[in-house]
Amino acid sequence: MHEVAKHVGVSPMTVSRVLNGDANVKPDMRQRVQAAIKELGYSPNQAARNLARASTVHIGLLYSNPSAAYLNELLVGVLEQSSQAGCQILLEKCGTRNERSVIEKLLRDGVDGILLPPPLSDSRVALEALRSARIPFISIATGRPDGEGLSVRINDFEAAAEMTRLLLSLGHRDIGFIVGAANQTASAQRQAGFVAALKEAGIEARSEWIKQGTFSYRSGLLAAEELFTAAEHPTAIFASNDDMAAAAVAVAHRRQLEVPKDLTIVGFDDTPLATTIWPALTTVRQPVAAMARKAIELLLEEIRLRSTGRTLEPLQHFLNFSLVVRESSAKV
Amino acid sequence: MHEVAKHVGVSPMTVSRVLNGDANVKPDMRQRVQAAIKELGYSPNQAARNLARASTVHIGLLYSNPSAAYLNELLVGVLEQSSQAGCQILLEKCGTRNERSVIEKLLRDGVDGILLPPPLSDSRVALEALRSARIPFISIATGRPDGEGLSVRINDFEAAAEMTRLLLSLGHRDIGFIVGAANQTASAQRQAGFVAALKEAGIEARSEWIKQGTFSYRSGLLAAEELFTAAEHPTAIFASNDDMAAAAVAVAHRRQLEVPKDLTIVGFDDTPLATTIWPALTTVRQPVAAMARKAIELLLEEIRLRSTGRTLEPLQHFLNFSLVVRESSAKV
DNA sequence: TTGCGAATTGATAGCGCTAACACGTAGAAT
DNA sequence: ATTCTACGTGTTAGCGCTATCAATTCGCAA
Repeated sequence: MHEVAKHVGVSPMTVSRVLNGDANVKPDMRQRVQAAIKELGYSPNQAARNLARASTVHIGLLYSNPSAAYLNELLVGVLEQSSQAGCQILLEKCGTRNERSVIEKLLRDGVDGILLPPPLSDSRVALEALRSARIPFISIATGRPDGEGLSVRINDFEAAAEMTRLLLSLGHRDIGFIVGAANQTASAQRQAGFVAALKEAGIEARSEWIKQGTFSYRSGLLAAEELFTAAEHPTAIFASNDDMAAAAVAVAHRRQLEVPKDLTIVGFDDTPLATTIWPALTTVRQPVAAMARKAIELLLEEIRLRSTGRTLEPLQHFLNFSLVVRESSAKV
Repeated sequence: MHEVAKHVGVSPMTVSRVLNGDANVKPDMRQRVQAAIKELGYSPNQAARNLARASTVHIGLLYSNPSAAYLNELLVGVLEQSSQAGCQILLEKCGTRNERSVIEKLLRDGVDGILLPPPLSDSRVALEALRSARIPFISIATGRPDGEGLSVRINDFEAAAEMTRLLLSLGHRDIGFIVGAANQTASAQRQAGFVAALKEAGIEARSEWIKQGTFSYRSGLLAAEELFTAAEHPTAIFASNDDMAAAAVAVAHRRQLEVPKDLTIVGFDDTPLATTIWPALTTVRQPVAAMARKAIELLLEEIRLRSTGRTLEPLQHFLNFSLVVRESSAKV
């Protein structure tokens, strides 16, 4: 840092101010310092920053289900960003009954903010506990039901619509849909996107081809079976996540239907499962690692702001999804 | 720290020495300091330690395949231990062709040691690159083919034998086995354990019921199909990992065989997949998070030691596995 | 022109810990 | 008895950064 300061001909303090985005630095000074930083390839020492600030920011990551297919990629993102930002992560596993007590433990451990991946980000109990504790937190991969607070996610509605359009473009007109868990906001949004895209194409969604699931493999098995029980069955099935799509593939196989020759099946999330099974699933990819990084970034900002008495505006940060076409989809 | 020092009536330096396991501290002094540490609930400030040491230890984690089913839990363990030990983790993804260049990148980035989960820990190229770079590293979940160096793992031989004994105790005598990837040491060990346990029970393994796989779902599909092509087929299938076991379940279903009523199928690893599919797999649980923690611990020790010119003895650290009985296994 | 508050920059003092060396003190070697 | 050595402990001086306040400059109204 001193090198940079000397190079520009100012005191280290000024460099520090530039690094921390302090308001009172002349614009051209800031420019010069930043140029020098880049030129010398300087990067600040997190250990020293934390020490000087006399406190390290601790962020709690509350993860719950083993089916949190996100977890893997989420952790990659968290690990990268946290080591870069120099904050500490406290991992805490949480069941469906003990949200409150786990959150309290995290608070006792002195975390400064909390990361809330699904399905916790849809848990009223968790949300209420966090709100009443007045601790900064951010939802990942879902909006808050109340539309308040901070969240980082993709546009589930638009993603489902996009996937539906892909199915339509392959010539499918009879499309079955397996809905996600009823209590998660993403489920409703994906369903709405599906229905909207059909309508766009002048097709009315058939309610007997829309089956409720819970995001679990088991529920996918049941839903897919139902889809085949009726006299007519669809030529394509769009499941709201990969687990249920994989289950649909299993059901199809058991009924001697080839995927994708006889039946197209697509999923959502692009979890490892999508490429594990055969045929590999066409699915919607969520940039989970990037979401995690962004979430930490925003959370850190909020934590800093709170310590000065202010607070961040409610904010939904959207990242881009993408369609991943693999072997489970084909033309009619 | 000063509090602790005052409490014992010594200088902070002595406390520091106790914390760092310095050799030259009188045993009773060490005891007293440790008692005080516990009593006051003191825990050292990592930021300050790193700053004072004038360098943070950086550990590279080289992960490769998306089928590295371990990754998830591995990351949990890594995250916990690294934040506790105050070292930084550099994640680096690596294909099957570019091990060398990725390792070189890590070295350029100045990592002090490398964590090598499977299947990289069996890659001759990677091993050779690391050895010639003379950088400390540790294999996770596999021993080194050459038996040298550091590794943390379970006893694959014994685990496979245990699982086989379970199958035998359920009355199965005709057991098929799907071998893992030929180039991974764990594959051979699991197979050997299987064969040994059979022999123990006075049963000779039938070579036509031992099929080669590659740990991939796809290979499991093929292997299981072959197992059913023969005139006679086994009443139980032991796959060398969960992906292949899941594939075997799929094949069984396609042939209208109920699992576990008509056929018992068991896996290995206890990855998320084991509980995702239905029926949930009976499998061998590896304590991957604990392995990761232990690996970091050992690696850190080695890094410290190296800086003083010495080096750790070759060491294979074994952790305990356990059998997880779920729905995919039943009596004959 | 003078004065005064706001904006901008600099100087100083640690944050909590550990290297490196300094200083005893007891036992071994002479 | 004297020197030497190793051991056990204390002292000093930062590690790289930021909080805090002091110093300087600037803009602008009186």
